[in-house]
Amino acid sequence: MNNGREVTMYDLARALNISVATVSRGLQDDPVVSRKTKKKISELAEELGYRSNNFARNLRTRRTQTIGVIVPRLNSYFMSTVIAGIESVANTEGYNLIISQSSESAAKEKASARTMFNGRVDGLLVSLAYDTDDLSHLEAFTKKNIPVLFFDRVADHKDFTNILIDNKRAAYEATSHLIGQGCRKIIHITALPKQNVYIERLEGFKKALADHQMRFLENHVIIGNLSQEAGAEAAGVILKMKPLPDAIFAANDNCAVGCMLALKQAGIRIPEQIAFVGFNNDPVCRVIEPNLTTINYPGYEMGEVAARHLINHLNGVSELRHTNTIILRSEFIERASSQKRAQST
Amino acid sequence: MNNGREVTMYDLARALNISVATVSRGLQDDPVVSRKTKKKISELAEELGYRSNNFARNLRTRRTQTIGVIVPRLNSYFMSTVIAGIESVANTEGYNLIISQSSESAAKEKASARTMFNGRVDGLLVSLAYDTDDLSHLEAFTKKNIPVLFFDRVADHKDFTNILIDNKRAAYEATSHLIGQGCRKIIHITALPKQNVYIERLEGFKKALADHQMRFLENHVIIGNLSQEAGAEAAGVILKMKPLPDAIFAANDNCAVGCMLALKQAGIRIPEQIAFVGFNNDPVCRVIEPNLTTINYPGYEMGEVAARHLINHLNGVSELRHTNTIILRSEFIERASSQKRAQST
DNA sequence: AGACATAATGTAACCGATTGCATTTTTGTT
DNA sequence: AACAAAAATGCAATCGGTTACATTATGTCT
Repeated sequence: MNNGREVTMYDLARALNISVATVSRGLQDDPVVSRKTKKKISELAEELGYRSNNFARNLRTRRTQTIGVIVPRLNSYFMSTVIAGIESVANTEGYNLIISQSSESAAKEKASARTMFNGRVDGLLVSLAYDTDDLSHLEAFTKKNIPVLFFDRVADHKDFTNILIDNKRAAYEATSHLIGQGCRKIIHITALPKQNVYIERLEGFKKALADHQMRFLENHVIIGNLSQEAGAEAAGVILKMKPLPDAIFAANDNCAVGCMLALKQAGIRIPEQIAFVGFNNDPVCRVIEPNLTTINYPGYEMGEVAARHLINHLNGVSELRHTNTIILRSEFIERASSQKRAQST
Repeated sequence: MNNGREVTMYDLARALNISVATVSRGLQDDPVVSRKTKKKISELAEELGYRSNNFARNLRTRRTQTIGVIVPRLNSYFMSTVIAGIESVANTEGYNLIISQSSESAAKEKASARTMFNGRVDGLLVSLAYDTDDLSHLEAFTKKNIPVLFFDRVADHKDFTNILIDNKRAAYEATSHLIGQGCRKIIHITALPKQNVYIERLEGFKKALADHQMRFLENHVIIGNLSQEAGAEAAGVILKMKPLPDAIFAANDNCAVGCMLALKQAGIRIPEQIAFVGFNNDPVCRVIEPNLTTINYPGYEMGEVAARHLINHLNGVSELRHTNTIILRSEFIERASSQKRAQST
């Protein structure tokens, strides 16, 4: 009611003629406080519109009930889905989220990490920026024993847990599928293999070729930033190849779509002339024609798992240091863009 | 260095043999502290890895440097873009973001608002849930003079500032364009007109019809949840109409795309038989064939403006109560999906 | 009823900064 | 050198909870 002042525990204590300690314990549902007293306290609290002061609590407990999240970018379907997953778990567990984007820049990532560190987050969920190549900015966390968990874009480091899918296997599956469709000249469009995801997808790609007695050629890998535009540029390169490739495996759907659009524009028939497989299962896969074959990347689930895992650790339920890697199940999804042979349905 | 303890101002003060008060003022760059002392303080702080304790500060200053954001959903292109915009401004201004999604549920929105209130956010940015119809959960903020700003999904209320585009005008423009293309039976696919955005788009639609001496028919409005699936369902309804409509104006791109795909499946030629206009300028517009004509909704900019405005107010630079509505410029983007006549390029 | 275990409550120090006011130091003036 | 004004620094209360430890109330058993 009173506009100015906040209601504090002292107000409650005074009104009930008990001590703040009892009020504090009562509000925390401490079994040591009698049922009756608890009831009185919570009723009065409700009545007076009391709200707990997190700062005072945090100051005292040295915990913030806050989880920091740093992602390369917020406005991608995949990332926003992961965040939605994180949010849902964090929210039900009473944790707040502080979110920041690195815009794929290691420098901004460092700055964000610093901010989160100063913000005294209880834990950190990170998907690394494209050009991050050392983890020194996270040392502060390790030193203070603040758990850090990587997802998707991870880094091998004994102190941190990783959550990801089996990129190599997924890429292997995708490539094998194309080979199974009779493709013999397969191009892989990806980003510079600096991050685990691209390295492993490339490995899977190579392994599939090798297992089918096909040679891997360096110039069958096109490097770009995986944007739709990069896909269109890749199309330019591809069109100059002689003979044309008969399949393309892109490390992400957006890029695949950009490439497909450009190739279609140039009169290439898909999948007859060139078959396509993407990665992520972005909704756009079901819009592009022909629909894009891809790997389903369970973003929401990944977010949930990451948050759940971190929170369990914070609550002392599980020990992070014992789990170093969590692999989520991904799934190959076959659609028209890669079906050179008779429909398999 | 010391793993356990944090370095506090007291440590600095003791080491320099001065008082904490001076340290505090020095770190705040208070002009009352001498240059020399300031230098000594900041150097030592750096050396010892001192980091300020936000809780202690917040507890004392009663400000959190935190902005709450509540959106219907995080994983939509538009919303994640807005959030990216908010983040960029907030970050450079030294504000943290606490983000929560209502999942289009008024109940969850209420809960989130409560959490943010308890979290003592300095200000709140909200895009309302689909079924929110009263603002009682925000009263607490008004009472405590915590600024609340709505964006996109807004509500008329004297205490809150709104940031949006001119939905009516945009819809008017879109509809007029279709009429200009010779369309005479235009269907509007939208959500239940509970939220301003849908109400105004519907109004713009009606006004355009009226201004061109066309009658508005209730059954030319198809209501759904604007998902891609809803678009497909709408297609089912449309296909049963006799005669078929010759144009569709959907209140969002996703829904338009779902509808287009279903109609194409049914053998309808677009735009020849049915022309299409969407809303938002989602990237999918440039993937669907034919490319979707739409209204460009400047999400990133909206986020920036919202955050900037809120922060200015918090800093006392501008007065919120004097600005009740901020309208951003939207833009009609003509693409192939609506060009029945000769290309206008 | 008395002894003792147990339940319930209270006391007061503590978390780490901020800030009004008091005090000391420096600077400038004559 | 004396003194006032200005600059720099210090003191100590304060923000609102938490919790170890002390104290008091209640109940149980013989």
